[in-house]
Amino acid sequence: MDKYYISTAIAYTSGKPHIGNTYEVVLADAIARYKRQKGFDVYFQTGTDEHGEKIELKAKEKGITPKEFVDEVASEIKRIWDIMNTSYDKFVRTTDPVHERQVQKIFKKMYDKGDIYKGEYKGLYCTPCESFWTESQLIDGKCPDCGRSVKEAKEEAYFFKLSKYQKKLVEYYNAHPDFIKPESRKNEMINNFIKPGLQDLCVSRSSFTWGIPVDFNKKHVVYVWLDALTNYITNIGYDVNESSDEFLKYWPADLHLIGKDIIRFHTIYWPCFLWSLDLSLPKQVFGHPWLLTNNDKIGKSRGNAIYADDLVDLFGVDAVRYYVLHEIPYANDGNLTYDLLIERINSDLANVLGNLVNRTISMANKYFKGNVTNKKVVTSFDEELIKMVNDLSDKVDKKMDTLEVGLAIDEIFEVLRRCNKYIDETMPWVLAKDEKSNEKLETVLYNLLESIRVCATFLKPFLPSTADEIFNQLNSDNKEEKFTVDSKYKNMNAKVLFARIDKEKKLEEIEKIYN
RNA sequence: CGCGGGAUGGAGCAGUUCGGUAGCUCGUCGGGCUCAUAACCCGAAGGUCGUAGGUUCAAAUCCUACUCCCGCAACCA
Repeated sequence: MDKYYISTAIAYTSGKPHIGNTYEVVLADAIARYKRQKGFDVYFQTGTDEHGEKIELKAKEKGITPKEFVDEVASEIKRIWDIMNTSYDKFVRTTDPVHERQVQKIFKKMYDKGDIYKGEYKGLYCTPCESFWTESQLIDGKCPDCGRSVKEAKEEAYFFKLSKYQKKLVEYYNAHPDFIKPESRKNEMINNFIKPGLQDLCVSRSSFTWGIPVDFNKKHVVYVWLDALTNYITNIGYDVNESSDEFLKYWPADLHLIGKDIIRFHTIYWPCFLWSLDLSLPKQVFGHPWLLTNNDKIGKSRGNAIYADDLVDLFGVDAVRYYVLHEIPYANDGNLTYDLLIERINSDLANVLGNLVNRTISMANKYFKGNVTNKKVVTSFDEELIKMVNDLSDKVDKKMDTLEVGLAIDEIFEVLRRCNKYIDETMPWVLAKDEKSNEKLETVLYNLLESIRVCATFLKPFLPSTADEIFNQLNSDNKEEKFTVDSKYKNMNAKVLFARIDKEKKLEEIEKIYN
């Protein structure tokens, strides 16, 4: 059985994640579930990134220790991941002692190898703020924080020899066209960073203490990105001397799913770190777009933060999953508003899917007391429907192979729409009026039930609980991805899957809650 | 002239590789049907495909210039 290792970026524990941050783990979950269904031995890892100066400061503000602070935020993040019904195999934390120990060993190994060396960090220093700034960060040549003048200063620091791997990186990009997706991100990396020449990376900090100490020089803590990136290997049992069987089995990762803002770290620093450890590179890094609200970046400071758990309370988990998975295109940012969300739920989930399931089972119960088998009376409308159902597998696979999840979902809904049309074409209520067309009617309903069953099978990675509810209503556990001719349907019960939402009323309700 | 992506009916997108009647989903309007969640099915309106030139029998699609939007621009996770 082939393995498939997928990861999300680990979430930075500076605060509660909004729906935009949550989108990533849902996307990863959909892919992981899809791969499992395809028979892969999937390992899906997510978690939290918990070190750094920002967190040290936040904790200080709250008057608690950094560890107390990150414990709280990490559990909140995990809670939200769980609310979203994500099927991660491991939730990792960079404050895990096993990870911390391995990071120290990795740092030491790189140092011994000569890839990390002690040098001097030179920069523009603002003494009152105790901060280094780059030329570009300065405002009118002054400290952007306090507006006072800065001076040249230097301090001891460790550097990683990125420059050593520059040539290898370009060669690797060229030899592996699928390494960075989407394509345009690769160009950004090459033009902005690699072409001008990679400079060695400062991988230690001594201005704050909330981090993993460099074990042979305790004045320094390991740079957060070296700490964070290595989570992908330390948590599956990497060890500089003897890695676990699990590591040997799952590494290299098949897919690092990350936000487009951190592509640089995953496609430049991370490959170089891995090479330094003589490890192979992940097969693909996909920098997904962002989710916006009212076409604006989501952020607490902007006052437009929307949280996944609130949305789930209002609309249910699968509706939220559906929206983010379907509406965020492959390369461009997606937009989320309550208005658009409600429209999607009503038109796709309630009308096309929910109503189809409901009307079909209702007819089966009304005309055949819920017992339907295939009477194989062929009507002229059957062929096209059944062909569509049987083609679905290839179509969904094709879209999923390129991570176009929204389009994969579209393929399924295409078939559901065809089912609704099939009902109008065959007019079961007319067939029901004549005893002679009884077997024809039963065949029509069989075709519908079977088509719905196949669609539910494909929907499962995206809408897990809805798919289960459909199987439950159909009283079937047949997960065959093709139209089967000899199923027996009995004891079905029709319940509303997604209630239509009264948009005006719902918006008023939301208005009341948040204002 | 730092690099790159984009601009298509009210909304969101496809089509641009290899020029040839502008397509999909949603919304709007009209009709049909009644199994169903005012749902479903059919039909219609609505676009000089960012602007201005050029090449061509023919351009959303190729070329040139310009406008606007967005991403990236290294030690900030």
